[in-house]
Amino acid sequence: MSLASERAKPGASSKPTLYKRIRLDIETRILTGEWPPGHRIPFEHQLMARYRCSRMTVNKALSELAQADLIERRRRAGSFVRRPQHLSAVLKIADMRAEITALGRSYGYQLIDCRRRTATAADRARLGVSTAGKVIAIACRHSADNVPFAVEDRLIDLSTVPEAATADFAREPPGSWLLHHVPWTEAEHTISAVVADDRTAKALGIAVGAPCLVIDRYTWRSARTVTAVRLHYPGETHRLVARFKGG
Amino acid sequence: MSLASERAKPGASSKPTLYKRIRLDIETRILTGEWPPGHRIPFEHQLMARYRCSRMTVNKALSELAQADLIERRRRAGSFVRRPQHLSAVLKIADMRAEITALGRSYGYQLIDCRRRTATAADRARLGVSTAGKVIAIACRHSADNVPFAVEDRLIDLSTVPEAATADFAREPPGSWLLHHVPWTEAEHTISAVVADDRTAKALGIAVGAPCLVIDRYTWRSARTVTAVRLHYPGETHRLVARFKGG
DNA sequence: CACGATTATATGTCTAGACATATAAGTCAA
DNA sequence: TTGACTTATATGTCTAGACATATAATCGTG
Repeated sequence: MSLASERAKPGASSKPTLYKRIRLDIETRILTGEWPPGHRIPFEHQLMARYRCSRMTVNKALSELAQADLIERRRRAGSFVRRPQHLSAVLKIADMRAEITALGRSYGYQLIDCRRRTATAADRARLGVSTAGKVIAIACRHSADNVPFAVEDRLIDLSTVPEAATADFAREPPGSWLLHHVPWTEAEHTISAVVADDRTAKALGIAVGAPCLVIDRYTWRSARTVTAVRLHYPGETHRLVARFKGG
Repeated sequence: MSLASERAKPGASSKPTLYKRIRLDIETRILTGEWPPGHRIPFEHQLMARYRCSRMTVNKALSELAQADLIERRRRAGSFVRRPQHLSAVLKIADMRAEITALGRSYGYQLIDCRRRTATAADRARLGVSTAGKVIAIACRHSADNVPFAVEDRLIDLSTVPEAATADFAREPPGSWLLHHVPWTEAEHTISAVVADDRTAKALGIAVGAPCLVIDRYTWRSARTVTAVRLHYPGETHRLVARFKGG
């Protein structure tokens, strides 16, 4: 078989494209430990020869591996397998309805309290803003199969999201509304554990002193605060699962 | 100024390269909401004209945006702004020493118990394996500035990581050792809240009944279980922070 | 030996083409 | 109207070059 016929031919018998094959080959060597951290990956021109392709093709494969933090590329020196620095887990927090229906349970929602007001000093501190604009303060509860699932305590900055003034939070949970109306977000989550106080225990239908998982989420839209929300979950029954992956 | 002189010139006055500028331009339009979810991004040949560059250059910019899930690309149809599906937070769990020293505190480590044994039924259930190989069971404590920071209860499957038999876990925490000796991992984290029982309270120096954040982590290496670990943090003082990003 | 200048080289970016391929849209017959 | 066929088109991948740029290595010099 000639070199020419052995080569590329994108959609012949090999399903994946060439650059994907190169990427997978290298990835596999790294993941199996055949190429340990610090190992120098063959130079681009060596890979060109091995796979009989142009430099752009191997470059694309290597660039993607670098983007995924699997390798590090240094000019003049070459590309090297990175040592895993930390386990990073991706915590996917869908909106509450999606989270509950994904568990195969029926979703229930109750608005406990919703008021519109000029931001108090406490509100401003919580939202991290200095000017006293209007805010919406919401307390509500999510349930799964009619059992309390989480209580939510939220503040929305109306100067960032004026449209929220017209939303009907008795019908639609504020989390869902925001997810579908605020085009993009940056967020910070803080997870901690507390014991249920009187008010929380009552809302969740658990004993005072029972453990609760607390998630505080702050959401921004290009440097403007959108919302601050605190969620209380019954700690012994609820679990946050973060799957995947070494890096 | 002629078209030619206006063009590219990679390292002239513009610091970022052209494809990065294109990517940033589009990203900005999406993040500010100027191009809302569903909006069709100009076709590649239109972007070629706008930026006076070759198709490969705009393709690289668009490919990266697609990889980041900011846009969706469909053959024949074009590229479209994706609607945010869920908030996903990246939880970076470095090894304990790195986590504590990053806070500017001094790291301390004490091995409480370490024993090698043939896997019991409970061990096998916890590791999710069926055969009864050897395991190492470790209990230890991490402290920051001499204050208990977390207690760790770990099982290592020696049939997956035989090298662990020779590690000195009195000197090096098992998490660090594994991170540096097991080339790659997949993991699942489960986060929950409990109240401290007698043993945990004593180890952490907190009151019985105080809230604790619990992280269970299962780690695999290409379908083989590596380790199962349960970490207890004092819940009122410790916080897990997950930063970033809409998607 | 220490240190600054020079050189070689691997990666970073880019071009102007090419063909492959999925699919939206149009065409035509039943 | 509907379903099957054809066509146009935007993206997906690839090539064989090019110049830019950071930097490891080398070489000279004090």
